[in-house]
Amino acid sequence: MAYPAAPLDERKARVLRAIVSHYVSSGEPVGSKTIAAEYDLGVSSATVRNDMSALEEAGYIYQPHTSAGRIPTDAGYRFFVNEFASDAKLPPSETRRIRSFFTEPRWELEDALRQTASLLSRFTDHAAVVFAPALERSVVRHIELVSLGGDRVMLVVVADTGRVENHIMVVPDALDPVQLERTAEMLNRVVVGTPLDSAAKRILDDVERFPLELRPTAERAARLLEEQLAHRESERMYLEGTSNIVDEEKFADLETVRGVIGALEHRRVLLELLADAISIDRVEVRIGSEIPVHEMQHCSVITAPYRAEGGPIGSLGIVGPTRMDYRRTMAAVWEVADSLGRMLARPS
Amino acid sequence: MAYPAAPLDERKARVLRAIVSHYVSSGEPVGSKTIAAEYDLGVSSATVRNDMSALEEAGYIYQPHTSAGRIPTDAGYRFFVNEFASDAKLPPSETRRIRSFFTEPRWELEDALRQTASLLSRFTDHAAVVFAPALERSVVRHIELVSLGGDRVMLVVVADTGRVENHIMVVPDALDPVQLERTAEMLNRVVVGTPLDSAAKRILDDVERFPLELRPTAERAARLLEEQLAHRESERMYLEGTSNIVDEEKFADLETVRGVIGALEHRRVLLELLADAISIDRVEVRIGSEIPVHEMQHCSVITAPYRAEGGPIGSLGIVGPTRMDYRRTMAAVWEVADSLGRMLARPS
DNA sequence: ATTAGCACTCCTGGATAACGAGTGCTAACG
DNA sequence: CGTTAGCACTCGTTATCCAGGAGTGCTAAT
Repeated sequence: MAYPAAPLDERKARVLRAIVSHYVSSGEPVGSKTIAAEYDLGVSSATVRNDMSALEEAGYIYQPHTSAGRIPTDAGYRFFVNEFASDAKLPPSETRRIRSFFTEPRWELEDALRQTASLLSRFTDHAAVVFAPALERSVVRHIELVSLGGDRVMLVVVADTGRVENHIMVVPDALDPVQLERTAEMLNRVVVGTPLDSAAKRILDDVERFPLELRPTAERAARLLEEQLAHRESERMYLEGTSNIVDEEKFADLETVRGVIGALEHRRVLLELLADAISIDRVEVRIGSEIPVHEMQHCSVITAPYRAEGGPIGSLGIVGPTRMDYRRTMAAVWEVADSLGRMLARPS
Repeated sequence: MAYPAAPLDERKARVLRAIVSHYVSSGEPVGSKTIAAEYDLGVSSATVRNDMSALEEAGYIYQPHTSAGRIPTDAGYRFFVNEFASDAKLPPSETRRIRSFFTEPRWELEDALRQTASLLSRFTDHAAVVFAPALERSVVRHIELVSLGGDRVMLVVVADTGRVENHIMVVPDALDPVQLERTAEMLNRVVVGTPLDSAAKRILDDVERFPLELRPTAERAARLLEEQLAHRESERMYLEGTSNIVDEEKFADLETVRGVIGALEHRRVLLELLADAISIDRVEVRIGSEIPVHEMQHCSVITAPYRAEGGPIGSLGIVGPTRMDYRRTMAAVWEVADSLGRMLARPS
C-alpha cells in the first residue's frame, strides 16, 4: 500500500516503530524523551527529536498541539503494518486457545459462525464480523418444496457448505402434494451438483422439459434464486462485540462512536468492507482514510479469507480504532480464519 | 404494577404528569416555575413547589442536588405509564406508515423479521428486538435429510410458521441415499403436524417401528431436536438499532452505554427480557429497577406479543433509556407487533 | 552527525469568584 | 386551610486566572 515515498533510514524507521508501539499501548502522545529512555536506540532524546521532526515532515506522525508529543498518522500506521507486522505470530498458548475452540463439536452452521465472531471479538477486543460461506462458492446439494398450506410453498435449498436458504413463494394455483414432490424431484435432477450461482440459469434452460403444469412453479423457484444472488444483502453475516467500540479511551467523542456503530449496522457497508477479502489470500488491513466510509475514518479494518479444501469460501474480520495492536490483531484474525476453514472442511 | 401507595389527589397527579412530559422532552431537571408557566394548572409556582415536595416525599421524583429541579424516579415513570399511557395511540399518518411497510412483499422469514426490527428501531429511535416465532408454537411441516457427502447429513425441519431449522449430524455408518430417503419419509409420517416441542418425543416413542438399520439416524435426529429446544439460546432473534443507545443526551456516561450494549449482545439476557412477553396479551413495560439486569438499571424495556390466527407465536420489543416517550413508544410497539402478526398469518 | 542546554509554547489542573436556577420557609390572604 | 408572594439560602455551572510541567525547536559545542 502506498505511503509517502520518503525513504526512511533505519534509525528513523525504528523511531517510528517505537512511537507506534508506545502510542498504541499508552494512548498518550509520545515524546522524544520517552523514546530515548525506553527503547534503546543508543542515541539521545535530542537526536530522536531531529528524527521525529523529519518523520513529521514526511507525514508519518503529527503533533496534536505545539507542546505535545507525537501521534502516528494513518501513513505512520501503514508503514508500521507493512514493515513490521507481516511476520506477527500469536504466542503458542493463545494459538492453542483458538484451536481448541474449534475442536468443540458444533452442529449448526449459523451457531458456529456466530460463535466464531464472538470468539474473534473477545480475543481481539474489537467488533468482529464473520460472513457465511459465499453462495457463489457453494454447490447445490438438495432442493425441497414444502407446502405451508394454502397457496404458500417453501423453497428450501441446501448447499454443500452447510448453508440452507429458504424462501416462501406463492404458487398461483394450489398444486397437489404429488405434483409438488415431482417438481422438487425434477429440480433436483437439474441442479444438484451445480454451483448455486448458476442454478437458476440451469433451471430456466431446462424448464421446457418440465410438464406444463409444473413449469410456473419451477420458474418461480428459479427467479427466487436469482434474486437472492442479485441483491446480496441477504448475505448472511454475524456481527459481535459491538460494545468494544464504546471503549472509553480510543474513540474520544460519542459522535464518532455513534457513527461507527451506526455504520456497522448497515449490512451493505460491512458487505463492501469484506467484499474483496475473500479473493485476497492474506490478511488485509485498511487503515483510517483508506476506508471508503466517512463515519469510519478513525477505524481500521482487518480481514482474512477462510478456505475449505476447494479454495476460499468466505471471509471474516474485525473493526477497531486505528490505534490498535496491529501485530496481535492481524495474527489473531489469520489464526481464526484458518481454524474456521479447517473446521468447515472436515467437521470433527 | 406496584408503586408507592400514597394516594395522589388529582392536581398532584397532573403535576407529576407534567414533570414526566417535560423532563422526557427536555432532559433537564424541571422546576416549579416551568410547570406553573407551561402547563395550565391554574396555580402558582409556590403551590406547585408544595406539591413537588409531596411528590418527592412519596418517592415519585427526586432532586439530583439541592438547587436543581426534579427528575422522575422509576416509580414516577411507572405511575405515568399506568395512569396516563394506556390509551396511547399513534397519529393515523404514522400508523399508515407502519401498515404500509408490511404490505410490501417479503418472502424470506429471516429478512422479514430483521426488517421488522429495523423498522421498529428507526420508528422509535431505540434499539429493537424481534424474536422469531417460538419453536414451541410451531408445527412440523416437513423433515428432510440431505447427505452432505461423507458421513455428514443435514437435518432440515420446516415449520408452519415459516421457520426452517437445520443441523448437521454425523451418522456412524454412511447410509446410502435410498436408506436416507426412507428414514426421512418415515420421520415425516411420524411428526408432520405435531408441535415442534413434542416431535422428538414422538420419534423416540415410535422408533421401534423403524427398521433396525435406520434407527440410529432417527434417534440422532430426535436428540438433536431435543437439544435445540432445551438450550433455547439458538432461539432466533434480530437486534437492530443498537446505535440509538449511544444517544448523547440520555445516557450520560460511556460506562453506562457500554454496559447496556454489552448486555444486549448477550442473547440470554434478551431472551429473559422477552420471555414472558409472549404470554401476556398486551404491551408490557419494565422500567429501570424493574429490570433484573444490573447493567440496565437506566433502561426501560417495552415488549408485546405478536399473534397469528392461532394465538401468540412470538414477541418483540425495544430497549431504551428510562427517559423515553412512553406513550408514543408503547403505541408503536403495539402497532408493529399487530402488523407483523397479521402479515405472518396471511402473507400477501 | 550528535548532543547538551535553554527559551518558548501551550495544555492541564486547581482555586476563586460571579452567576443564576431552584428551593424551602414564612407570613399574609381569601 | 389551601394558596400565594416574597425572600434568603444552597449549590452546581461557568469563566478566569495562575502555576506547573511536558515537550519542542533552535543554537552552539563536541
